[in-house]
Amino acid sequence: MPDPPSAVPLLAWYDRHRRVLPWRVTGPPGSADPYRIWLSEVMLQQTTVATVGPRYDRFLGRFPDVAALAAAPWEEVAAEWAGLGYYARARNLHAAARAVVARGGFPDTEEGLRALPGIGAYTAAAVAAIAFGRPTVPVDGNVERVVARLLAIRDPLPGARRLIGPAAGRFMEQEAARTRPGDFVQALFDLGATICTPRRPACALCPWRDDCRARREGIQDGLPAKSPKAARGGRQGLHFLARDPAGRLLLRHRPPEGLLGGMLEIPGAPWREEPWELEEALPHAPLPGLSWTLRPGTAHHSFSHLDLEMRLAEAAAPDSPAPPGMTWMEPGAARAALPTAMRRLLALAEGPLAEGVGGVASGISGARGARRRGTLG
DNA sequence: AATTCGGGGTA
DNA sequence: TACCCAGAATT
Repeated sequence: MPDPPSAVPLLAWYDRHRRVLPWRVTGPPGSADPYRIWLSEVMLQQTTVATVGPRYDRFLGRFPDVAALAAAPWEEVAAEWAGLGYYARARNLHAAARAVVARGGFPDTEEGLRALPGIGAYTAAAVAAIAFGRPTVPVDGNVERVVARLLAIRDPLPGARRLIGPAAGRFMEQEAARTRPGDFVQALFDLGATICTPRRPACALCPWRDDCRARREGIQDGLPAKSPKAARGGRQGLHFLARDPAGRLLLRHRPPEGLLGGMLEIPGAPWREEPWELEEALPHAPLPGLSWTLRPGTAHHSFSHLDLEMRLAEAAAPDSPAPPGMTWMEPGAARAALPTAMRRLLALAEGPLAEGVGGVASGISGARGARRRGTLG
């Protein structure tokens, strides 16, 4: 494996062109607030900078430090995270905050951070480098791409990680990188995000343009190679929205683990491959004896590994206590606390009755749009 | 090593 | 559409 290029031109480029981001503080290595760095890294897991920006500020406003987060009940954390996805991140964030408070502060080493829930190899290295100035290189999607191109690694991901990781770590053998570890790793992120992009990288602007083996060989567009991934399966759901005389909605707590774990949902029949008829789904209704009316149209939502299509039945319910595991909630609070798939289902109830009005782009289809895709038989 | 976890922006 | 995003945990 050849030596990685000099850190000096990358740091010089970073000093001129770095992105201005809410969690990015300027100061000497080790001066950053580890809570803020940690929160940003967790939010940024598989989530774009543009999405995280406003949510990060909102979250910090509500939970300004690790003690405030640790003291908060789970329901408040879940509602604040709603819509961001990968809800295990919120559960682990909450648990880790309590662990940090219990031990009297953040661990300041990679190994110590790695032991906290929700902190894997990447996040431990990122917090160690950015918040504590440790000489370690976190390997995210950006770094994988930059290193694979710099060294012209043709092996497909994810297998190529066994080559990319050690190669990336060798950057910290250089004095220039060790002097500014946090800046150096963020420079790698910025290079991957703005210059060494997945498609059509702007090699002419790259501080490493003369060091890059992929560019020299003209294969930068095809790197890193990736192994083919499995196709997404389809699922069908039928959900039941009950309103009490005060207009409140009956919601159900999902199990703490698994898909949308720990979040609220509109109760319904289990998702399966075949569509549900109202009659056969009735035993899964949250309250017995109600008169359910099926709404026109469907709400659809794609998760990472499955495409979900949901229909909605509605009923007026008498004033009654919520069944175990369920809760009555005002519509506004309900919408705020629900994950996106359920917000789309809820929008089906709030939307117009007329057909063909819902937008496909928003994940809601009227009867016409659904028929066009052949989903209504 | 392969799956299971969300959701949105982009070409 | 398909791909990608400052990945982690489980099997």
